[in-house]
Amino acid sequence: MSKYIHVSVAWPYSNGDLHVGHLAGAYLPADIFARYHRLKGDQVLMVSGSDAHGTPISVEADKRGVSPVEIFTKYHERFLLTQQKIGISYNLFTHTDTENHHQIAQEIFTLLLEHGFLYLETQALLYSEKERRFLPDRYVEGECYICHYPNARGDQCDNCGNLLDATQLINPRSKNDPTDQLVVRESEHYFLDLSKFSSQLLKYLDKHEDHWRPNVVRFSRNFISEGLRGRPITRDIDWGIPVPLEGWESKRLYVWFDAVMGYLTASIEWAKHTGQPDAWKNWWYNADAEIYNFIGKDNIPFHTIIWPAELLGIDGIYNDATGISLPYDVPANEFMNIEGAQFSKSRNWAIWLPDILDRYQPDAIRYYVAATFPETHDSDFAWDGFFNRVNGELLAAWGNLVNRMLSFAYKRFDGKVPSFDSLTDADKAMIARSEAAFEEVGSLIEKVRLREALQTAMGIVREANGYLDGRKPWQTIKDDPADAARAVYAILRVIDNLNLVLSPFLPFSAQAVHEYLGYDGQLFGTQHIETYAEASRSHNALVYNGSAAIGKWKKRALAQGQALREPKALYTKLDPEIIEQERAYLGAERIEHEIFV
RNA sequence: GGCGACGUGGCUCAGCGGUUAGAGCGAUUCACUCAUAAUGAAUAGGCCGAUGGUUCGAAUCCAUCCGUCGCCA
Repeated sequence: MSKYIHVSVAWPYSNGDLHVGHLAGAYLPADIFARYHRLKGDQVLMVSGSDAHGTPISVEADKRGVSPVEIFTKYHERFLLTQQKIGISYNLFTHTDTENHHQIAQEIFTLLLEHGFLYLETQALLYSEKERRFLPDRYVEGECYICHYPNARGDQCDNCGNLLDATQLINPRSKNDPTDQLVVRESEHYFLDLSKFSSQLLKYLDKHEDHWRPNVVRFSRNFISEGLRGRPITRDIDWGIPVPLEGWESKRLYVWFDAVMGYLTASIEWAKHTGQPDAWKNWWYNADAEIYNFIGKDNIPFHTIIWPAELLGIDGIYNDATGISLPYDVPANEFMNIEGAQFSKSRNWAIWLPDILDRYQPDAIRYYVAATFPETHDSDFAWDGFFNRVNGELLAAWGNLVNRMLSFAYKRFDGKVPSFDSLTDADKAMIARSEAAFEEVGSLIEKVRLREALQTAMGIVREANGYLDGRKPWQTIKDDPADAARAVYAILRVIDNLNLVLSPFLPFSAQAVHEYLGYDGQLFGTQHIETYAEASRSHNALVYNGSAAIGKWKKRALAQGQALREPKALYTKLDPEIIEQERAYLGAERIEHEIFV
């Protein structure tokens, strides 16, 4: 029975490259989950995109003296290439500066307004007479009104750690121009009236608390119980989506308000591109569909409170009947630290994906990150850990099992899967063990316990190595070749099954093993970058074409006599020196290199 | 200050009320040579942060404290 599974991933701010934190927090778990469900035969729609708006992008643009468009376009293009290289298999990875996204975001705004979920309020904000505009907090510094530290930031004081209200700063000044005197001015803004959704949201949490991660439920409950306050959804800035009202030309939608809508707008965009404009409703207006939002823990309230509230407020949009889908699960991950310290862009304490993809195989990175997923608490990316897990587990246990048996079969059995008379009971039991992995690992993946799923699969890999050692086909081939044939067949069949079980985690090497075993075709679909034209502009997107994919989440009966292909080592062995080399990059100045696929 | 998380063998972690506390790595010994010196078997190694409490029984629940950290005020 095939299910409709929507996999959506937090939208990255397009103001810098992707790093392992992105991968560990959301993108890789989402990809593993999506690939599994595709193999299972479910209808998967996996979407995300670059967040084009927001102050982080304006700030970065100002820092470099270029326009926000330039910044976000540059990194958007790099996101596409990076994610293609590491195999994050979005059906559509787009961005928020498309006509499609703008139009739907504005319609959502209008609908919420019509439904009475927005209200107006006057805010006091800092205004620059020189620049003739309101300045976001991040552009402001001044004397802290708590500890009197002279260089406090607009949102927080670095000296005493307190969060600040920028309008209360003593002698506030602009970061762009310290001589610029700032004044407090009033400005009118729309607010989303979250309190109107409190009881519906509590019911929503009740309904899902059994299968959500406990910290997600607890955090969301606390958030509501502290009282839901209205949140401003417009700002006095010029980079963003225009407010669709007369007289509001100088204001834009607040980025947090429009970014989460991307899950819906990208689904609609995908449907248009694939020539089935209503297909998005299979996920969004289908009570049996399941929507999974893969995010980092910092994003929890946006996905369990604010986005569900927006959806409740627009229920029925573009549809005759109501019943729009709210997220079925929000499997938020914690943070992945780097060598014991928290990620920091400004200190370059980060591991950048484009950089490490130049040096390591995508599956090696995927393996280590998946084995270290911060699913239950913060975890740590440590280079000695990377070295140990890649050389000692991925390569030594799995890569070597594949390599030792495939080369033995290739050399000693005439390049074919051995034929045999019958299997021993122990052979059958080992094969059954590998077949049981589909159920065992599959149910863990469905519960989004991916680290445990990978560990379980690797446990069976070790069993297979042990079994092989006991069977000793390299000895029996001398005096009892029929028994060697049985053993080799049994192990090859185990490898075939385990390869499929590991394939959502290791899609690149899984394809190689699939081919070495003599199969044709692609286990998964292909990814490519597509250009889409709209009336006034065009954009590039990463898309997935699964039409030729033949992989199934199902035990396989490897055919006797099937012609093998000459196997090559799956994984590159790492030199211990990489540990110190990689550590030296941390905290040092970084140069961005062009990305080649 | 409030909320939350974490503290288990050298390292990374699992276990979260019930028989002698587990795994992987690392260490030691042995076996094997098909394999990128890759694998397998065995052994050693822990008073489960501290102190109280609940219980027939606690690493597991509660309280306090110490240490590490995150979020919010």
